[in-house]
Amino acid sequence: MDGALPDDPETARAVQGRLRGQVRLEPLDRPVSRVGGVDSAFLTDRVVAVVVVLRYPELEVVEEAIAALPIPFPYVPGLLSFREGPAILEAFQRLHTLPDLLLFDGQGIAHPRRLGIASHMGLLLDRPAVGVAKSRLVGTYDAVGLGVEKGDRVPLMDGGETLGTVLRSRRNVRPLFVSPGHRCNVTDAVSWTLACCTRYRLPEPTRIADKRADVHKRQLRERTDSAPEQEG
DNA sequence: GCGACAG
DNA sequence: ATCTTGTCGC
Repeated sequence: MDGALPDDPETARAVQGRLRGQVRLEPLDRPVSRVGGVDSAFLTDRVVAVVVVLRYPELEVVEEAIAALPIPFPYVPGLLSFREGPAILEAFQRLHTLPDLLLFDGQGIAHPRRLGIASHMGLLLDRPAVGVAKSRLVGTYDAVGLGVEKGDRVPLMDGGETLGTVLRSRRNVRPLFVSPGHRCNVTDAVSWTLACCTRYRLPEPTRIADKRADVHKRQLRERTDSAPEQEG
């Protein structure tokens, strides 16, 4: 079934064109007691996806799920979800409780076809999702208008369209590129990202997921290195 | 044709 | 993203 995660660039762009119309930009429709963080790490031939669930507002980890699959797609700017998506969805399938809100390491609608990984995954999982990227993929903004204090922000635009917000999550750090993924709007995307930022540049859900993905990646690398030789 | 380009 | 130890700075 599906067809939502093909393995070739042409079909992938066609899928994005078909799914973009289903993304809903609206205020969060539920109270948030659990926030999820998603990120991936790569080995030579495998993608390791991690989903961590944090209780809010404590921001303490209450659950974690991981999945490692063969890398299904090359890295192509604009098609990241087809590379990390399969492993991410598998990890979610192993999760016991779906969080109220999901934070992804990447763009939401701040994407060429308005379907970054946060929008794509949020749509397939039918959950509110936010894209929290460390750098820009598309869009323009006034760097001069961005202050250096935590909370300072400037809109990320593309023509007359607002894609998201360039946000300073901590004092004196490079800004984050926050954009709504699905079932969320720019205002809530920014306020929830800030609500999850404690003492680092990245919000806790995404920061912890990144750290956990790295740990699992190293463990898998060891298992592989110590595995018995196998002839074909 | 020449740059830009999430992770 | 990944290859990599210590090190300079707030």
